[in-house]
Amino acid sequence: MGISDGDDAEKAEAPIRQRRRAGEQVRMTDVAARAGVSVMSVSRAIRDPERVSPKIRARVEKAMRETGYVPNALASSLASQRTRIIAAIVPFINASFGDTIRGITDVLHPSGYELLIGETGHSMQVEERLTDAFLSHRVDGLLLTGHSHTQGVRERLQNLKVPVVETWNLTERPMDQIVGFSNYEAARAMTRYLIGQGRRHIGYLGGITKDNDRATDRERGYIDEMTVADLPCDRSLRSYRKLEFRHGGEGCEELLERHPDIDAIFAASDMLAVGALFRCIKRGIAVPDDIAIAGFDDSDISSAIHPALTTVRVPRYEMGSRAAQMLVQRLDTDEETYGQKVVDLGFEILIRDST
Amino acid sequence: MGISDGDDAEKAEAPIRQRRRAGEQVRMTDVAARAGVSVMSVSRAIRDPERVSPKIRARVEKAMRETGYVPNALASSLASQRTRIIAAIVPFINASFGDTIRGITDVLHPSGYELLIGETGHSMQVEERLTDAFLSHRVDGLLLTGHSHTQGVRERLQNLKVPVVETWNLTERPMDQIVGFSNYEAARAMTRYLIGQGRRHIGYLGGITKDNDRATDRERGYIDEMTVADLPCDRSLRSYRKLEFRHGGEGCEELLERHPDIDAIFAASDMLAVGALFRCIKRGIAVPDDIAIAGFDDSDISSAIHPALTTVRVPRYEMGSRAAQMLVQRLDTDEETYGQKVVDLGFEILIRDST
DNA sequence: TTCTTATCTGTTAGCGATATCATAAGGATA
DNA sequence: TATCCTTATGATATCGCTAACAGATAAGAA
Repeated sequence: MGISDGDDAEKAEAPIRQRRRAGEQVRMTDVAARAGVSVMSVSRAIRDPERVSPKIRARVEKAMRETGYVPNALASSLASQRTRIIAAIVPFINASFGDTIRGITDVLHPSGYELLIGETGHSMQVEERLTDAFLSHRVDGLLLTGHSHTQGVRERLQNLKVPVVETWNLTERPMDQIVGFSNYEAARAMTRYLIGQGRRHIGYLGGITKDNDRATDRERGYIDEMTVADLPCDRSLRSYRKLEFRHGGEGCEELLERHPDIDAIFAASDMLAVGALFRCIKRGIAVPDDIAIAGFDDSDISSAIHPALTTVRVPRYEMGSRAAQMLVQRLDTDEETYGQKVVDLGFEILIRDST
Repeated sequence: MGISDGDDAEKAEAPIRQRRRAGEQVRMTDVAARAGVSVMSVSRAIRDPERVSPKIRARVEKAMRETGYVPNALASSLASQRTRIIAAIVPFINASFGDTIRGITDVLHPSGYELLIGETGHSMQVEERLTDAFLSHRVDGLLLTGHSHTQGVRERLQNLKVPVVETWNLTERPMDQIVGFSNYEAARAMTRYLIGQGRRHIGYLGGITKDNDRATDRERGYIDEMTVADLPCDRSLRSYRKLEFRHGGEGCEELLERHPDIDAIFAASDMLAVGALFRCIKRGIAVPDDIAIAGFDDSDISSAIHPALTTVRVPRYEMGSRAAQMLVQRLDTDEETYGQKVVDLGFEILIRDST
């Protein structure tokens, strides 16, 4: 302090750069100063309380309370090279994927991970945009819906070596890991059941198959099973709709118009099935006597309506929780050894009153 | 080790600190080197391409492609003191809030913001946990559902001066800004309509009111209007349920058992209303002749069922988009002047066949 | 008592970007 | 041609935290 000209010279050479206002933000340094310890002690007291003496821990906790300190996760992540954030990309935010998301968070939160959710609206292009955004934020892992993705997505995920778990379907060759059920087998099983019930003119009411491997596989399942049974399943017996109630009604009309002699409708979603069922009732068509109706998903509503809907139960919640478990396990253990690449959670045909 | 003392000396004087592996991550510096420009030029070429010459821009773009560079949003946020992330906290991830979330992202994404979603399961405690987590991540703004929050949440948001927009309800004294509709007035209006139709024994089927100001206000609306009309609305006429179809059926049974002479049911959610309606049909009670049923929310299903449900249309999507707009406007303009504190988007009574 | 060994705490150098200031390069004007 | 602007580019100091190492302190062994 007392070295006169030396000080001046220093000042002249080191212009004090006033950076942005820095807000009133309390930093870890402030907490450390107040507690009379080093920043590392504060850091440790927060992340791993066991590693500091009770005395220091108490002083740090007091200082944090007094200053109203809010840790900065950005700085922490940048320094530690992990964000403890997982991103999930779903086609739609609705009750179905809501269950899956709940499964995910129920596992993630207790493990100290946060979830970032992206909605694609069933567009692979959007999925790619979201993936880029999430990778920019350096998420520790990624949960995708389905196994069909753009080449860009595949490349980037492969290059960056981010752990990925795909869900809601199965494939022999996942990008990394996959947990779900076979949409193809489920659709075949339901079709087989309908045929077994004596139905011969089975119409198919499916989702839009573009950029949607689940919808595609369900349709394939229907077609293959019908073909094996030597029953008709040409294009005119199939209608594709967005998964909303009213489109179920419209699709039902379309099928009935083209094939008045239809004796069953297999809808690849409960939404569509319920829409179709209501339409039949309104038109005085007896369900299941005249037409049997089967759905897919076991939505909440399917058991509430009358007649209760025959459908496929899928492990919505479990796909989320299991996928999250797999991710967390890999992230929280050093070893690169992880379990199965493909986890089949199965499905169940629920026979109720509509068939 | 057998290495001469010369080596040892070097080691002693220049302890090469090998930091964590640093991965194969491509940094901006690498892109700059490859393009033969400074990092700042790369930074500018990415964020504000107009500010660099076409020549540099081209070289940077080429270098980015060749290296497969993925910008690090963490570092960017730490340096710039903004994350371009908005957090939304909703009670439940379902179709209703899905619409609101869609409204939010439709505004946020084009403006270059990302959305972080948190689900409370209707618990203020969880809301507080989520808020803390989001603040740690230094979100630029917060969207909350409803206006009732813990003291802790209020304090932290106030202290950190994070822009907040509450949604899905109204209040004279929002924490910051609020956009929605009056759940109270909507419930009163529907009750008034039912009374106007000649109904006198109106049961109420509502959501759990704990930690839920929307549910509370809807119930208040029903009670106040009934009281004004001098009609009974004591506790025995009200049933509280989780918002799922089957609980609608159960609630309906409960009310019928306690009051067999009931001539209308006002459900504070379409889920409950539909559940109740199905139960009535199953029991051979004519709707609306014996019992009128009204819902709330105008869910997709309400117009698909038969008889179509009378309900309250609420601006689900608009609440999201408008709230996001308000936030973005404040964040993207320097001025601290922002519009109204309270934005009423209104509601609409939709009269259909169930009343 | 002295020397190890184990446990705590502190110091320092990044993490990968951006803000700020400084400098260089053109263009217009005189 | 010289001078003043404007515009484009570069150098460097942070942003707030943690990893890695170093030093200090306590406990146990000889």
